[in-house]
Amino acid sequence: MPELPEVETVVRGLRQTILNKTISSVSIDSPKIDRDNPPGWQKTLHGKVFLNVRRRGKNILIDLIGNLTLWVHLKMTGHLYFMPSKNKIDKHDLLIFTLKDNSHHLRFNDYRRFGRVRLFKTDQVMSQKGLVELGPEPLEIKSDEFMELFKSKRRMIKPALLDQTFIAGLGNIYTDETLYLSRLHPRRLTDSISKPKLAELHGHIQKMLRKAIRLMGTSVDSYAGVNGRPGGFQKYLNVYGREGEPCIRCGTALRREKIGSRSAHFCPNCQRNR
DNA sequence: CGTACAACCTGCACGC
DNA sequence: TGCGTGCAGGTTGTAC
Repeated sequence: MPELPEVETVVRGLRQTILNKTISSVSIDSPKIDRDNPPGWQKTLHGKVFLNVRRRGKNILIDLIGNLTLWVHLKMTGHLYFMPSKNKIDKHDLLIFTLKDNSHHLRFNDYRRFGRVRLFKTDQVMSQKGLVELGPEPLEIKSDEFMELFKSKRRMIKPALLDQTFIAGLGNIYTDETLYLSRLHPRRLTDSISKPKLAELHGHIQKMLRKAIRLMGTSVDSYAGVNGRPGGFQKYLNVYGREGEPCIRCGTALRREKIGSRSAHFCPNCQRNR
């Protein structure tokens, strides 16, 4: 599922629902969720209060009292849902937090089981592998820093944008869409792009991410927010999932190609690899 | 250092 | 209807 706008939508949904609520119990239905955590970890959470919810790239950090932080990564199909506890348990509800009022659950659901939920001490979580190496936040990086980043490496732009240590938060949909808007070929080398073009790309990335957040993300498959509702940005996709359809700008059939073992969607006419 | 690919899982769309 | 194939919003480890 989830790239930066979807994760940000989940984070905002959590802030509106679980903040200041107390966990009464946690039940686990997957040994995979357990495997990165110390034995009996869920008991540590009993009686703890949700203090704060943060995002770093595509990572969700849920702080609790007692110097504890839940580090959640949704990977492809992970979901966090806030719902009445009477709702039917789904076979892919892997982790269920019962809140103290007993009327609601926070559930981690993931049918592909790639997602991760791990418990750390708050003051140690950001130095964990997977979080320390993250690149800059695309909504915070300034245009000149963005240009320097691109000049510092020589690699294909599409895999670079997907590399979370290069820049954190973009995924396959938003990289294809921003490259299209910027008329950049996905194989174009990062250090071969002019500064004005990079400034344009920087602008498109920020504008697109903000709009996608406003529309609560893109739902092309199973993605949904904490309240179970899908996002609205899929209406604005120009290239992703449109292989063979005419380019909106020039009418050329859009193409899909494997680049860096991910499919890249682009217009072969508008996005030349000069 | 950059690139390519398999692996981790389940489900769905598609062709036959 | 059933079966095989390919594909999926992400990340990691390994090999060249």
